[in-house]
Amino acid sequence: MSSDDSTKPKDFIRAIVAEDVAKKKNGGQVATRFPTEPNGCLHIGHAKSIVLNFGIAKENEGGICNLRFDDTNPTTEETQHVESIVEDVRWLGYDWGDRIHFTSDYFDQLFEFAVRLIEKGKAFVDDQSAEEIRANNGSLTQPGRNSPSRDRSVEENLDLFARMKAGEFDAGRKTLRAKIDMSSSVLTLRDPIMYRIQKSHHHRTGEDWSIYPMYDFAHGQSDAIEGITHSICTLEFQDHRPLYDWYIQELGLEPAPRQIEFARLNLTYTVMSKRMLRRLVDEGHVDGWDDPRLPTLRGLRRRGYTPDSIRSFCEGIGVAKRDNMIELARLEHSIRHDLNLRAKRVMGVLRPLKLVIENMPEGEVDELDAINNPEDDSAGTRKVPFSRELYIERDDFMEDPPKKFFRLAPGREVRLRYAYFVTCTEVVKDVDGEVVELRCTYDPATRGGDAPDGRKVKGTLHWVSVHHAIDAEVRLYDTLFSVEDPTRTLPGQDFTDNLNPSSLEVLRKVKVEPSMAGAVPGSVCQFERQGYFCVDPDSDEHRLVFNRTVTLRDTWAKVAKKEKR
RNA sequence: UGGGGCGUCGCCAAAUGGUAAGGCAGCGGCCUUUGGAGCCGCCAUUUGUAGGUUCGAGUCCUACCGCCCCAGCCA
Repeated sequence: MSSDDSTKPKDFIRAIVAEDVAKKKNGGQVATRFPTEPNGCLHIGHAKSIVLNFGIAKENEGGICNLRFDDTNPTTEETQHVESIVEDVRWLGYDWGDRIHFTSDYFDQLFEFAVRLIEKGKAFVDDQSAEEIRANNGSLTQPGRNSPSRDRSVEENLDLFARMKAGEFDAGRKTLRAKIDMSSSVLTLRDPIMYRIQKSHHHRTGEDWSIYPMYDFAHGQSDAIEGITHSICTLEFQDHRPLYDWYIQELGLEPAPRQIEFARLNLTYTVMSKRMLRRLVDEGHVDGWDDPRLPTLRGLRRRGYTPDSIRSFCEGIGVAKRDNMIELARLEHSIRHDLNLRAKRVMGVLRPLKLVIENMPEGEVDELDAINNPEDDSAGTRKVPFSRELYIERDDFMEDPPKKFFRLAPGREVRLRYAYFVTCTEVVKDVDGEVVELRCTYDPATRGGDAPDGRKVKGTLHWVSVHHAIDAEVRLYDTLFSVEDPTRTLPGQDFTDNLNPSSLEVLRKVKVEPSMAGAVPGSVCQFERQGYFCVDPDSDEHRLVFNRTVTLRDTWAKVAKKEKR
């Protein structure tokens, strides 16, 4: 039964960690962190990183994972984002104990680190303007030029840096730069800026500082301060690793944390950059950060995705260094798999078509037993009222059906789920020829759905009793974009040109079975034969609103599509 | 173009010189009171290309091709 599979690292990062632990590096300890800038909303790409970092900590004895906010740029960061991020990571199912940290907690120490580098002659205050710095930075193929300020004395640098801190200079007038190599082919090493002057309000330190460290100068040192052993980030930071290591080494920080990079998540039919997500929200293409069409954690939650499904998705896609684009189908698979096991089955008719059973007396109500979840006996059964007038799905009737259509048609007999066999005897149309009602007869001997004479029926339909049904609104979602990679655009266009104009369809005349009365926001169910749905927070005691999380797999749709061709 | 990375099935992804896992998707079939779920089977003679080393190469060497990232006082 047991095997060694569980001890086998699943990806290259876990392999590195396992190797370090085996070598007793860092005393065999493992400490990771999930870092983020509090300037936006978490999305499923962040979830990949969260699951990775917290997962590695959990898998190693005594391992820890800190939550860290990289709040080094006061102009873009806000407390409200901190709160929303904390909530999202918790919702995903992770706990960091009391280890919630802010880079701003380390501002004093970082300042001291900077002074130390100045004293070593490894940093200098630069008088150049942003334009001059850019102009002297060279290009991909051309080396840069040394700043005229580069050879200032240690004393002068110390004095200037102290005055920068004291707020004596206006924003942009001076920077503190590391003295490395302006001709390096690694652009990050061309005397990188360590501190810039910025006189804006910081969400935690207020007006205490007029200088703020750059990410590169802050991140590795923060890792070292927290005792992080493995600092996992995305591929675009690969070029920063030499600088990360340079600061740690020049400052003699031990044990040295190790930066490891992996490929970020890309998902088809959506975008994952903060910038683009923000535009979608700001320009009103979606209805807020929690719009169910967004790949944000809040959007996915409102859509009905469970933390379990997101975690198993992230664990399933793997971690590697090659660029990837995961098919949406894979995410959908993980939520279907999860909800199949836990969602209560219920009948709801999205586009109602009236069906009258002529041989059933008016006013008679038959209470039938229905199974709540065939995957889970403990979910039990419920009663569903059946009567002379019912609604069935419009799509479940065709006047002139193709060969493989198993549902209702004139003269044809089908089963109404958990109820009776019915046969269509007459089709009622309005003046435009639109089918408005079906007349049927039922076979009382088939109560529950089986014929005592053993006769079989091809199709089983969901239904709802006209006089017992509850009204509901249903929001059907399609992909937000109509192409797999919305960032790939034609000349002169941008990603919003790839938006799917029909990503949202609202159905306002939905009829659901009475057992749904009082359903609470956030609760999930399966409308049989249609998909998984969850109750939207827009619901109240007078209004029931459902979001379709995902459809059921639909082989009929495939057959129908094939026949059309 | 200088530098840093990456190329294994439609999409992910294992394989650490010993004869190409697995998942998703797809395709058949079984079963079915959800055209759901479940079950069974099929799905890379070949790892970007071309050479080379070796008894043996996805793994090592050479050359080429392709894709991604870097020229913020963003992270």
